[in-house]
Amino acid sequence: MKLMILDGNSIINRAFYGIRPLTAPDGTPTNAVFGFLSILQRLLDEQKPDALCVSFDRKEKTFRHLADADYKAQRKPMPEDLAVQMPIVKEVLDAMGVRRYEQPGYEADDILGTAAAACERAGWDCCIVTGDKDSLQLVSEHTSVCQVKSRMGQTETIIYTPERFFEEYGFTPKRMIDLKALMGDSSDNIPGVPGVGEKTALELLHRFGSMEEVYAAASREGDEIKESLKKKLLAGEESAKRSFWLATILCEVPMDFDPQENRWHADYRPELYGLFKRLGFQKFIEKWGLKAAEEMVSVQHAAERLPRIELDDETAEELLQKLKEVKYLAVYAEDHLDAIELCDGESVYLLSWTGCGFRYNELLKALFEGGAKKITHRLKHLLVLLHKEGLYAENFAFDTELAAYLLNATESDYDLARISVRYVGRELLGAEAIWALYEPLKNALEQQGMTTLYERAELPLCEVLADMEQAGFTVDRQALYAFGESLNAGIAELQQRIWQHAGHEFNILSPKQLGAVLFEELMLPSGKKTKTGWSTNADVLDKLRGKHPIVDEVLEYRMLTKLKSTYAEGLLKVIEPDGRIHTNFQMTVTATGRLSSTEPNLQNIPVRKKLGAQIRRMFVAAPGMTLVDADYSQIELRLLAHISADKRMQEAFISGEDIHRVTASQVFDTPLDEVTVEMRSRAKAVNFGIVYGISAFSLAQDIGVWPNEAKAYMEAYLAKYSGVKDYMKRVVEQARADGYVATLFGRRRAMPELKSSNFNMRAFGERVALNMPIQGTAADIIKFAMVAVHRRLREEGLRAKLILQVHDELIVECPEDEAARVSEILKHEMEHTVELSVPLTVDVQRGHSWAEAH
DNA sequence: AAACTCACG
DNA sequence: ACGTACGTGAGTTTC
Repeated sequence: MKLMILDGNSIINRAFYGIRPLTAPDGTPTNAVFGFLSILQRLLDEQKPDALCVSFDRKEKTFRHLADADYKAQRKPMPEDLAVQMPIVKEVLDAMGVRRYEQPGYEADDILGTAAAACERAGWDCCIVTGDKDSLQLVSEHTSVCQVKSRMGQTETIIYTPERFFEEYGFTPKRMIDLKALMGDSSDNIPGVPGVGEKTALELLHRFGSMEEVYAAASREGDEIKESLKKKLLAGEESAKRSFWLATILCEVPMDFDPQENRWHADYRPELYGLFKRLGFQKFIEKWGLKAAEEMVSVQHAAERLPRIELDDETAEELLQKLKEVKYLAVYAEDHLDAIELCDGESVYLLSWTGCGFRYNELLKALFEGGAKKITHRLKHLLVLLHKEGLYAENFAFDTELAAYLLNATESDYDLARISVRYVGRELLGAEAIWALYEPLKNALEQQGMTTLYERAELPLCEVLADMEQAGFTVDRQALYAFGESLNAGIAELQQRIWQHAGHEFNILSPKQLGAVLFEELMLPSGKKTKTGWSTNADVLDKLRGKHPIVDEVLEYRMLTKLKSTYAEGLLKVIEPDGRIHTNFQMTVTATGRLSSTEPNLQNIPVRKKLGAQIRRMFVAAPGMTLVDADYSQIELRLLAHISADKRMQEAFISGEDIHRVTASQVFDTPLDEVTVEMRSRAKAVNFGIVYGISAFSLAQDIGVWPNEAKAYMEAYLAKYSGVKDYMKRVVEQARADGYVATLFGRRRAMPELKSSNFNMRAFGERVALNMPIQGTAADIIKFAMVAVHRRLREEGLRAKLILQVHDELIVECPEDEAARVSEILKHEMEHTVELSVPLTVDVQRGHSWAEAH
């Protein structure tokens, strides 16, 4: 039998500081509650305890506080945003049927200790979950401590058993008390021995075994301990004794604790559903299958819902006549067109193949051609479905998914049910939800100044992307297959060579096994980075180059296997019968406004290395056609020049100079024609770094110089481009004040991170605030350009088709004789769709394959 | 499912 | 003192 007991305050604290700010629909902060539940969920899965409970501190003065005036006197008050979440966590636990323990007058640790002791007496195992190190002293044969850490918004857990503890500390858990007594703990106001820190305390304990022995040695004659240290120890002896007492966890809190009474299994009370709805914890509702409650809520809302009318071929025809007169109509389809729902605000109509039989397609056609303005959810998807049926529809006025995305680009999805709760206040489904969402979403867009972006970029782009997806990109199947096969020999040979160097066979693609070979068996300089082991990524291996031939072989092996599995094999799998690859462009995924490409991702086809770039030779034009490729030259830096209004940088672009060379000349204070290749390459790294909000440390890492040198580069850069410096300051301040950042065209990204009390979170927020307006504006611009190019190609009656977008690059496939015209159109529309204070220049090339055209 | 690695702009 | 660049998607291993 096993009991799991959580240190409530400690876990909630970790969650609060470790997870980016989240809020419920009503604005209540929820990140700590969410984090607490995520951790709990994970531990329940991992540990599968038979009993569960949570302990809490009470605010009142503790027993020890009364006895010891200084104790914990200096603790800072809890931030307001955290304080309001404490009662919510308790409410959630009650609804989950989890027992809580709050013993006034005692520390959470003492309750944990008492519970652990009670478990041992009852013959149970106990797992203590906490974020602090304090309870490590409780680790024993039957009591483990699970320490929760948060790194970069991710939580990880370490389970301390006596063995695990000894491995890390080199003494038994009980000696943790001795350690704290010697070194002290400022967060708990344990003074320790003045002048003794962690290092000294650890060394003393390793040598003498316990604090008692340390003091015995300190009072002996001889030079076992250095004179100066002896002095400190003896002077701090009283303090050490008091600290020992303070650091000892009490295991005899007067409370009845019987592990049996905490037996628990997932059996949630109905109020949990309502509670989670209120908090916006959709994920947990789904994961914990709170379905029964959901049905109850549906019943409750049924009365408010519009009547549903199922149509047959006769009634459908009548209805369509009537609907021709309405101004707006909500249209909803699932993943197929076998059935669609319509809503005119009075009723919901269900039009289906089963209801209408052979007339169904005809009715669909009548519905989509002309008539009312259609409001949809996932318009691009609907258009793809329609195209497949040979239906070309028009008159789409609004899309709820796109609108919800613009209003908050960082959600994981834009379910109708979810956004209707948020913007309508009721959970609605299908066409009824779409109908109800139209007004509130439209108003919100207008109010946030995004109507133009919405109407001129996002909405028309649906049609463009649907066409692009349908068009696809021809891939030379034979050549791709042959390329994949040609990699085999190299892979096999490298594998043999690597195994030979290691002295045995192992899985080279397993970071764990590779790490063991490199750093334990071959004793290469220990790769510094570690999370769950050694890091073996390309950056780390790159630094080991030349130390052992295996390093280059591993890098090469990784490169070849990547090409083989992800690109050769991966792409072969998705070539459709028409010989083409049809990617899926996602419009509502990125936080910055970029598109993303999936199944397959055609936005990460290799190009940087020679061998990888061969893949692009297999992406070809269809017979009789050719490819025209147009890409923006340094669009992000040009946007930085425009947005920051830095005169010097603007002039560099206006004069048409090579920006990296100009930057090098500025940073290194060197005449333009004396800039070396090395200087230019470093300046280039600085330029990119600035766009990402880099630190000197990372820049140094990137270009391989010492951090002070990198710092000097950045300072020189910001001194010369002082407009950029001002911009960086301004944009972060503005973002903090507004709670969001925005592109030139009004696309927003909410920035709750800037208000975080976690340093890393805040620093991340600042980098995002710097980068998003630049990356996002580039995304806006190419979207405008795509809509314009698509329209021009169509208006001029060309057979040319846009087939791919890769962030700053567009690819058109066209008959050979259209290539010149298409090049002009691409260049003109991309360069002049928007006019800025610096020119946007576009390089256009053509070729039979993507490799040739780029 | 999460962690790791690596491909792209 | 922190911990170290923005934005993505996919394949493999491991738990």
